[in-house]
Amino acid sequence: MFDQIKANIDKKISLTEEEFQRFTSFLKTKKLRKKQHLLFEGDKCDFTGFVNEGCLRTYFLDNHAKEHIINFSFEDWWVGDLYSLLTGNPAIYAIEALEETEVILIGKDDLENIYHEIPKFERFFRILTQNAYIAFQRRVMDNFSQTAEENYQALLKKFPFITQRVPQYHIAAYLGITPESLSRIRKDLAHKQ
Amino acid sequence: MFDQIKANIDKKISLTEEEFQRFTSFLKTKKLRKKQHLLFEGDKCDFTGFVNEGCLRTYFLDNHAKEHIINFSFEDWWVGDLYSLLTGNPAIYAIEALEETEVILIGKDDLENIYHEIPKFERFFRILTQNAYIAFQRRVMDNFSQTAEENYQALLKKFPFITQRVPQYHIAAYLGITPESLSRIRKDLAHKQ
DNA sequence: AAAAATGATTGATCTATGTTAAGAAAAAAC
DNA sequence: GTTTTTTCTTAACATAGATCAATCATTTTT
Repeated sequence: MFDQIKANIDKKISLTEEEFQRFTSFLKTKKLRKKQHLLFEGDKCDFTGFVNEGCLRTYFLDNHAKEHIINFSFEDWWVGDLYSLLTGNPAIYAIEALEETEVILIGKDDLENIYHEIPKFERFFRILTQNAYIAFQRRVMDNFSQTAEENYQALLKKFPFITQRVPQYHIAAYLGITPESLSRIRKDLAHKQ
Repeated sequence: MFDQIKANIDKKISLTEEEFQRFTSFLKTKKLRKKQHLLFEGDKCDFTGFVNEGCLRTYFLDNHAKEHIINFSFEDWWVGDLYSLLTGNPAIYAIEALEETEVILIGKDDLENIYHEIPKFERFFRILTQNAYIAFQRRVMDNFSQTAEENYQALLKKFPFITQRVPQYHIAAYLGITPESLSRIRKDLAHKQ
C-alpha cells in the first residue's frame, strides 16, 4: 500500500520503521476516475499529494480561456498547488486525473503535525519544494529557449511512454501550442527519420 | 546606511533594536559600476543580496546564445540565484548592474549563523523564498497567456519609471521578444492613444 | 454492430514576431 | 562641442505557429 511512498521518501531521508508507521497514520488515499478533479482553480489547496498510480495534469486557464498545462504527474510524483498550500490563498491551478488514479493525501494540518512529531520531514518537504521551484525554472528556461519541436522531443525523451498515456491535445497544451501545430510537428519529425 | 533594509524586514517580522544591530554585523555592502556583474553564470552564488540603490538584471543565455531576462531588481528588492544558493550548484543565472548600484550582501555561511542566532530570520527568508517562487509562477503564467503588447503594458504599469532607467533592448529581452518588435509595439500603442 | 463522441490530421489562409540591413537619434567620450 | 559609441527606429521579407473548416480515425456508449 505505502511501499511506493516509502521508497520515494527513502531517497532523501532515512526513517526508522517506527517513524514511518507513525507517518502512515496521517495518510489518506483517494481514488479518482478519469477526468475527475483533485483540485479546482479557486478552491483552497489544503493538501499535498503523492501519485501512487495513474496520471494527472496541473493546468490553468489564461485570459483568453485557453488551457496551459504546467506539468503532468505520473506515479511516484508529488502533486498539489504549492502556492495555495503555502499562502492559504485560492489555488491558481486546477488538477485533473487523466486516467484512473490513486493518490495519497496529506492534509495541511497533518503536515504541521508531522513536522512537529518527526522533524526529519521538515527537511524532506523543504527539499521537495526547492526541487519543485528548480524544476519549474528549468521548464521555463527550456520553453523560452527552444522551439516547439525541440521541446516536444525533449518531452518524449523524458517521458517515452507519454504518447501512450496522454492525449495529444494535452501534450500540445503543455508545449504551449495548438493540437494542429503539434500534429504538423509530428509529421515533420516522421519525415526527417 | 541600513535604514532601507530595516524597513524592508520590518514589513514581515519585528525585531528588537538589539537583534537588528546583531543582524547588521553580518552585512557587507558592495558597490557596482554600470555593467559590472554581481554574479556570473556558472559561478557559485554564495550570498543573498538586497538592493540599496540602483538596478540589476538577472538573465541567462539560451541554446542559441540569446539573452533572456528573468527579472529586474530595483531598490528595496532582494537579488541572487536561489537555485545555486540552496543547492550549492553553479548558478544558472547571471546578475549584472544596469546603473551604479549598491547592494548589501549576506554570505551563505553568515545566513546560517543568522538563522541560528535570530530564528525569526528563518521565517523572514522562508517567506522571501516563497514569494520569489510565487512571483515567478505569476510572471510565467502572464507570459504564457498574454501577448507581448499586453505584457509590455503590464510591465509599464508595474514599473512606470522603467523606460527611464532600463534600455529598451533589455525590456525586450525581459518580454522575450526582439528590440525591433518592441519598437513596433510601442509605435502601435502610440497610434492607439 | 451502429451511433455518437472524442481525438487527430490536413489544407488554406492569416498574423505576430523574427531577420537582416540601413539609418536616425541619443548618450558618452574625448 | 565634435566625434564615437550606444541605442532606437524603420522597412522589406521570412517563418513559426494560429485559426478556421473539413475530414478521417479511434474510442465509447448504446
